[in-house]
Amino acid sequence: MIRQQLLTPSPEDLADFLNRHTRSRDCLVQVAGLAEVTYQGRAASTADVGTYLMVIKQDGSLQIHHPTGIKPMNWQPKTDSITARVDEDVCMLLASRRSPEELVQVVFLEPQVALALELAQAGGFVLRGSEAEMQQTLAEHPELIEPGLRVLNRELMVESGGIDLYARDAQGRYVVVELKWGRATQHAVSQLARYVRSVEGKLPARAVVRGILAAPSITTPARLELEDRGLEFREVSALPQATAAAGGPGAQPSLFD
Amino acid sequence: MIRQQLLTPSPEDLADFLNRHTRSRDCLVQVAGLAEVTYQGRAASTADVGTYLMVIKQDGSLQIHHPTGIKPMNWQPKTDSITARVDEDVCMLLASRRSPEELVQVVFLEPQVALALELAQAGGFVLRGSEAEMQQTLAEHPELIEPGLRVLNRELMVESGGIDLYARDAQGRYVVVELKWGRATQHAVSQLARYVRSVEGKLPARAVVRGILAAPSITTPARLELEDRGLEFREVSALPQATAAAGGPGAQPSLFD
DNA sequence: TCCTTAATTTCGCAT
DNA sequence: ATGCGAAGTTAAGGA
Repeated sequence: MIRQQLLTPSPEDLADFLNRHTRSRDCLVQVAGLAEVTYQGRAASTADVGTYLMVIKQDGSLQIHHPTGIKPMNWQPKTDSITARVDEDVCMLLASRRSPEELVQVVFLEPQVALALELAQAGGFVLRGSEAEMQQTLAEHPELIEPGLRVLNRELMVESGGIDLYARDAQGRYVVVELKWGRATQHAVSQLARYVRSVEGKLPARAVVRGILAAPSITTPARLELEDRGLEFREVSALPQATAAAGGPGAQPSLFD
Repeated sequence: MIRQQLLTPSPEDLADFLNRHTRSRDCLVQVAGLAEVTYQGRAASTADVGTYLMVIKQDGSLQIHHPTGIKPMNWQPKTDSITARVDEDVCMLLASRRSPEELVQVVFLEPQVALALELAQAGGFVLRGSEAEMQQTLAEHPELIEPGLRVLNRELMVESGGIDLYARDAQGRYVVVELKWGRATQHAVSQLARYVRSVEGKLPARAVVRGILAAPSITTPARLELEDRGLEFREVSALPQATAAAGGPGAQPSLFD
C-alpha cells in the first residue's frame, strides 16, 4: 500500500521520486515540507515560503494545501505534464497544462516527507437529494406545485438554457417552472424571467405564459423582483428526505474542541 | 515534522491516534486505506468500500479523496465535532457540524497508514490578476471603455447588488458598467439588466441609463440577449498581464505521460 | 445573521 | 470545443 516513503530527502532523491511515481500513473504522491508556490495561467499568484502539503493523484491532478481550509491554496485540475528537476540545489516541480495554458511551480526548500501510496480500488459512489431528484419527484407529482398542472417537458432546451419543467395549468395556460433545491435567489428569478421570455417568443403573440419559481424558500429581494415581474412563487418543501444513515446526527459523545 | 506515524494500526490504536491529534488542533492528520464513507446533511451520499485518503486539517476541516479528480469525494468544510471510536472491531470516525447540520461517517476497514504532520508556518499569500484588479485599472482609465467616460462610483451598492462602475458619458447620460474578467455569459447580462433597472428606478422618469458590459469576450447567446435588451458590449482585453513567473510555460523537457 | 458575488471555481451534459 | 447550469459548491464582503 505504501509504495515508497522518504524522510527529509535530498533534492536529487526527491526529484527522482517525483518523476518516477508521477509517470507510473498508478499511485498517489504527496510531499510535505517548506516550499514556495507560484501559479500562472487564468490568474497569477505567489505563495510565500511556508509549510505546505502537495498531493498529486493518478490522473495528474495536483493540489497544494495550507494548514487550514477545505480548498487547496493552489491547484491544477488535470495536468498534461509534470516534471521535477534539481535547480540550484533545490528540487523544483513544474506542472502544466494547455487549454487553458497554465503552470504551477513548486520549489521544495525543506522537504520533510515524501510518500507514494497505492489507492487501488474505488468503490461505487451514490449521491441522493440533488436538484435532479427534486425535479423527478415534482415531474411525477405536479399537483404538489398546483392542482391541475400537467407537465409537458422536463429539461426543455430553449436558446437561453434548459427549462426545468414546462407545463400547462388547469386553464390551458403555459407554465414555466424553475426549481431550486435550496433558498431561491435573484439569480433564479432572472433565470425564470429569461425562460418565460424565450417561451413567449416561440408562441403566438398575446399567449399567456406563467412563470413559477418552486423552492423551499426565497430571499426577500428575490421575492420583490419576482412580484415586480409578475412571476409567482410556490413553496415546495425539500422532498427527498433520505433514509437516515446509520447513526444519525446527535449522538456524539465528545467535541472536537 | 512527523508527529506520529502508524502502519496498519489496530482499530483501538487508530481511534486513539485520531482522537488525540484532532483534539490538539495543531497538526494535519491523514489516514489511508480501505474504508467506507457515508454523508448525510444537505444531501446524502454513500461510498462503497474502497481505498481512500482522508485528510483532517488543523481547523477541523475534513476531506476524503478517491484516486482521481481535484475535488474530494466527501468533505466537511469545518467540523464542530470529530470523534473516533471502535465499534464492532473497526475504527469509525464521525465528523459533524451544525448550520447546516451534517455528518460524515468513515469506517476504516483496513487502515494502512496514519500520519500526523505539523504544518507550522503558513506563508502569506498574494493573488493577482483578479476581477478586482481589472476594476481598479478601468476605474483609473475609463477611457479604455469609452472616451469621455467619467467614473462616479466603484462598487456602488443598490438594492439588487453592487454596480462595478457607475459613470456618466460625454453626453451626461448615466452609465452602468458591469465587468467580467473572463468571457461574459448570460448571467452577466442579467446582472447588468438588473442594475440598470435599479438605477432607472432611482432617477427621475425618462432619464436615460446606459448599460455596458465590459469583458474580453462574450458568448453568442449572451450577445443576443444583450442587444435584445438595448445594452452594449465593449471588448476590453484582460488587462493585468502578470509579469511572467520564473520559467514560464513552454519549457518543459519531459511529459507527464 | 442574511444576502450577494467571485472563483484559476469543478463537474457534467448537450450542441 | 463551446455554452450553460448545478454544486453537499467554498469563500469573502457588505448590510
